[in-house]
Amino acid sequence: MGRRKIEIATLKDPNTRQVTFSKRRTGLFKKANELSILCGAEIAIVVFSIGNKPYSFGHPGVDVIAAKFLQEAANSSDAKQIDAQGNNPSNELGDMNRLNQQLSDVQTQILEEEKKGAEHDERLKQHQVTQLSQYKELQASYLELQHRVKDYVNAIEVSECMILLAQEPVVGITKQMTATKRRKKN
Amino acid sequence: MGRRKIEIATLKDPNTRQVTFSKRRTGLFKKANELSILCGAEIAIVVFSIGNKPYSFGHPGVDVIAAKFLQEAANSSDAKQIDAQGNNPSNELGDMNRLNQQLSDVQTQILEEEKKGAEHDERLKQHQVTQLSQYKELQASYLELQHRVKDYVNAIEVSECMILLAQEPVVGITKQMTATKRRKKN
DNA sequence: CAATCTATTTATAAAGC
DNA sequence: TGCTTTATAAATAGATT
Repeated sequence: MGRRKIEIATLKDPNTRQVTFSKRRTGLFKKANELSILCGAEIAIVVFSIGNKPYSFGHPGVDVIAAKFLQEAANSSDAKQIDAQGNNPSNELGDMNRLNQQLSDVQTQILEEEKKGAEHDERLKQHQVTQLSQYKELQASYLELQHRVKDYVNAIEVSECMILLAQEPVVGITKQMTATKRRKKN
Repeated sequence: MGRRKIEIATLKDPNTRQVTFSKRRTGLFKKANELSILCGAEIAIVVFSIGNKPYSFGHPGVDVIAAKFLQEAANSSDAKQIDAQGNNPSNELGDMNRLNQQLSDVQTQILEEEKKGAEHDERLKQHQVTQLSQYKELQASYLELQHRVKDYVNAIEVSECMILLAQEPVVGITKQMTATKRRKKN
């Protein structure tokens, strides 16, 4: 899709790789967004750069999707090992749910932080008109911080989804892409 | 990208929507695969169709990611015992608890920073004249926050790996495009 | 439905700012 | 690192089987 065709193999030049990473990541998220809108689908994506920097995309939001999956996992978990009380002996799901709950709380915290940040913003503007540019820098790093935390939280949630997906053969996990033609089993 | 340009709005015709969903989902996963290979990135995607059927993509496999994070865990020497093979004596609950603990810590950090932010806010009000120095202090504080949260977030990342490791015996999530063979480890 | 087949639209590789 | 621009490679909408 460019001046030249490129091989789908790891880009050796760090610079080229970085540029490509940015462009394609953006493109991927755009595609994901279009897919979610066009087809009413819910999508969560987490990407770790080669430097382990996380980037995430979610519609309506990774947390929502994670919660949704957890619920489904809980329902279909009957197929697994559950005792008479309806509890999972190994309590994995319980832990997962608790974990998810905490993640939710953390996100709430983050949102509150955002509000605080906004208020902060107001006051600072009133008193530091002169330091506007510097302030903006501060705000940017602050937002970046929050964004980073959010990305990590999202990464954890997607991981949960993936893990549960792997554990629950409930529905098919997509595998095939180009040439592979594996028939669905189970 | 087709015979005609289409609006990015929910497709009302169920049939068209279904077809588009399949095509674009495939395309999205293909793009994700290319991105991961070209840029050495790790990607996880979870998609729920309008009918709530889950589809996922992950590259590379969970085991690979887990191994990678495990190394980082070893460095941060998190008091976790790992044998020569890189395996740990099955204590999923321990991992869960640790993760919960880490998350709890992050929450605490966030709350603390919230207080700090409020404090700074106060000071700025009281000492409007010394805005610049106050500002710099605030900025330093935020940078510190950034670093601290980053450290905690790294801790979470490691914990996440632990969970993945614990789940490992289950199944690999990835069935990446090219039909890679998943090696079985007891 | 799922696979094929084009006409077109998009994404993007390269190069320059 | 982030935009632009431009030539090309890819993706895909719509139709067909």
